Amino acid sequence: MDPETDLLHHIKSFEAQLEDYLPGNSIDCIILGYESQQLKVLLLKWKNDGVWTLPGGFIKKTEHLDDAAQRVLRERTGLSSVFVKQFYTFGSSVRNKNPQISKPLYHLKKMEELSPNFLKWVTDRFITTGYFALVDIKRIHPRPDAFSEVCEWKSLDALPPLILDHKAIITKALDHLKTQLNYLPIGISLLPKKFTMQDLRKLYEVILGKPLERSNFQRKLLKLGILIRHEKQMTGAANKAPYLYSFSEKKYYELIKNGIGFFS
Amino acid sequence: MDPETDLLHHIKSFEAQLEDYLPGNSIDCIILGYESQQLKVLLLKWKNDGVWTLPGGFIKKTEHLDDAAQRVLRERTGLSSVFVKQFYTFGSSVRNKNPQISKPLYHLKKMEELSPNFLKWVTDRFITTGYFALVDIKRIHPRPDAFSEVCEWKSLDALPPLILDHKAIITKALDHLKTQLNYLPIGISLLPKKFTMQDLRKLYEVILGKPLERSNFQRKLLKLGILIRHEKQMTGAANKAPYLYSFSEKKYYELIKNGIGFFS
DNA sequence: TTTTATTGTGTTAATTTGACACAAAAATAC
DNA sequence: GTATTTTTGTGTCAAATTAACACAATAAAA
Repeated sequence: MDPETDLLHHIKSFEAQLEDYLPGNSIDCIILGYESQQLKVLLLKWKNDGVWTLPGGFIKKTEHLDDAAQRVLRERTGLSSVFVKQFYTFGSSVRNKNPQISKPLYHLKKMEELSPNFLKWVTDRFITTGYFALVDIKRIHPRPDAFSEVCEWKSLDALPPLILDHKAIITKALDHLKTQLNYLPIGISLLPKKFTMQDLRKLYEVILGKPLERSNFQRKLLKLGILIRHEKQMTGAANKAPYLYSFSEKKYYELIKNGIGFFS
Repeated sequence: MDPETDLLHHIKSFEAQLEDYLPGNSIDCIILGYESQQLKVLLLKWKNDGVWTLPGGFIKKTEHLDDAAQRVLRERTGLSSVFVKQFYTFGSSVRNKNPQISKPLYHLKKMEELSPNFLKWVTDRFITTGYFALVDIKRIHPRPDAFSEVCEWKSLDALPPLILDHKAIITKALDHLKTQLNYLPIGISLLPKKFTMQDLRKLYEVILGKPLERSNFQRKLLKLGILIRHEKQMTGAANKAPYLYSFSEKKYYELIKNGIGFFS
């Protein structure tokens, strides 16, 4: 099926199901990953218009808000056992009045032709609840949805233009990440199973936005008793090879339950 | 006007305005105060039925979620300049199926008679966003709303039966209070203008649920540089009189912006 | 005047933090 | 093979913080 037909099909199909969804409410997912010493967020690019959005969705009338978020996450990443957490609900009455969606976007024009009903439903005021997820980029295979042509990781340092208040939503998610640092499974969610002490330190440096003293970091982390030391990793570089580590899941989750009380 | 007529009047009047409100969304306020070494929450008791609820309300179509919370807060407490913060959105699809509201409550029976339309609107699934407020009990004069006969402070240690999931909402608010302790204006919001060091310490002991060493607490707090020392308070008790303190507002808010990094 | 309870400040050992030192190790250059 | 480069793992140590207890000062009652 060509993309155009596919889109039209989806508009029609969603319109038929409109009765099954709660009007005026949505969820948006801030799916965060870490790669090349950068935090990245998974974004969708809308067909034809080239504007970017957060992966989001509507809520079925019989569905828990959390389940809607899990559904969207599964649809975009294929993963069902990842860390997800609600962080804020965006309740401005003019969220939908942002110029960037008032532009005659392709989707909306198509909707207007095919289903004014659906258009109204979609462009009305929405209260959206933000969920953020922490995932290991290596484990997932991003998939665009019916309205998008691309689904890919974007560095937080260089975000493309986003519709509505999605930029602000991402900012709020990052605030939450920083203030909740000691209570979130940062390392275990964002890093691969095995990693070096440098990997772990760099990750925290990126999140905190400041350098951390190498030797003290190492000692502190080891003292927490959540790391398991494995074989050395021969990097191929002209220097001493670092050990690989993994987390002891049980001890890790016990620790963050009460807050690591460590990073600040 | 007698209470019955008043209630009927309000049902009718609200029905007429139904169009102005967002269906399916509400806000609930957890208004916390501190008195007699206890944390207390402001609750409403419904007319005739005696069930208790959190003060909450609906959202006008042109109103920001935050403004709806401020409105409810002002209506119940008369205060408009208090600390309020959104903390969580409760999105279960069966929140409204709790047995305690399925009982043929007086309000609902009246609504059924007067306005089946309104009844459906009210008993449908609702997504509610919780806000919590921290107030000085001495400064406020609780006012019941049209559906309630009582509005009063209840100790968190002895909550009456609450409708729906309101008990769970309070629990979640307290979780938030504990984990965000270092970022919230606890002392300045909950205590009167002037207080003793013991008052302040007891407050934190109640919230943390554990004793804090007296002399170390005093030294630490003074070292933060947010307290202003005033005259002594002659308590009338047979012992040395404690100093009274107040907060330097400017320094206080500067400090909690980055987290006191103190209480754990 | 003595007693009692609580306050403000002192003291000290234990622990944590931050900054830097240095030998060991893996690969490269010669 | 030997010297060189770079990063790692651990060592050291002064400064700061924390936790626990000591004690004189003081307001009111006995």
